[in-house]
Amino acid sequence: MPELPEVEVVRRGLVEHVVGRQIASLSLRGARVARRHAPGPVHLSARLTGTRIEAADRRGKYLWLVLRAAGTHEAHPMALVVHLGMSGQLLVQAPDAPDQRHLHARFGFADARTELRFVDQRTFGGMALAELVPDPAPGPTTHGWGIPATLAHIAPDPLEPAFDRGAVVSRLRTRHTAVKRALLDQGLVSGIGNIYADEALWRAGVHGERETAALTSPALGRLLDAAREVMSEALAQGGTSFDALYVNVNGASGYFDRSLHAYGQHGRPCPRCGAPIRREGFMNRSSFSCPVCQPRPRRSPGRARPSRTPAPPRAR
DNA sequence: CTTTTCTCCTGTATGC
DNA sequence: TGCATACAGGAGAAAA
Repeated sequence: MPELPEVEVVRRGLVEHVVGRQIASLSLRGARVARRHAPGPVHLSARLTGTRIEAADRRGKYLWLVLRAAGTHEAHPMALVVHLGMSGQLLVQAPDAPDQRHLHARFGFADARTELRFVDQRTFGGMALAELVPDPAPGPTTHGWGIPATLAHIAPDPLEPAFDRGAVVSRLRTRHTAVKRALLDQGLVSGIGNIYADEALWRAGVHGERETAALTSPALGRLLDAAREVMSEALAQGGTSFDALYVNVNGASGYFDRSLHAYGQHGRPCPRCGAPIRREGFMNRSSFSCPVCQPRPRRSPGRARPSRTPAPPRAR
């Protein structure tokens, strides 16, 4: 379940193994992996063939390769946007390595050394071409090549300079929804998935069903800080992994799972107070929290929220 | 406009 | 053993 730290590990692997190389071929197995590429898989393969990989960049859980027609400096670069979904892997492999069971795409290179493969069991991942446009986020950016136009709705993540903590807190204050929903909204702050949302909420001592607008600005700021810290620490340890589904670009699993305090720890003692971690259903998935450190709100936001003044019947 | 629900997919685990 | 069911869950579309 790759979230920001895991995707960043993959990006670094791409920088090491494929940036600077020229794509000689792209073969796609089936149409699903390129379903977000409107012109279709044949077009995608044709456009990538002969391009040089100039860079590998990331915002939140989205990765992209900056590509340019080889041997030219005039042609404006384009981006191949890749999302790993739940189970996507990018593997650097020997060209004669046997096909993986869920192999969807294979990049061959002009140097014919190794190849890059996209393997994805649950097929929520995919790739598509996009134009690069200037980063719309104000302030400093590390995205020197620009941002794929199709990612304009994705907010900066907490680990990039363009992340504006105060602005995110202000937007959160206007939201009438559960705070965990807001953390998972990639248009507010990107990179956070179910795992790091639970870890950040545990660290901040906040129950995910608390209403976002009912939390104070300092509390929301602390929650964002907790999210940034937990993802930063995970990245330092190589990303989180629970099973063999998540593998970094070299094929080695991440190993942050031993450091989780709440997610997946149902029944185990809270590392802070010793109370057994509880598991609750929320948004059709599981949430893990400490019943003592993270007390439930009296009422959950959402449909149970007391309605504002009902619209009076319109006189006529 | 905001917020919530549905849908896509397949391997693994569990229950009867 | 076989079959049904639940679960994992990111994100965009659709609905409310």
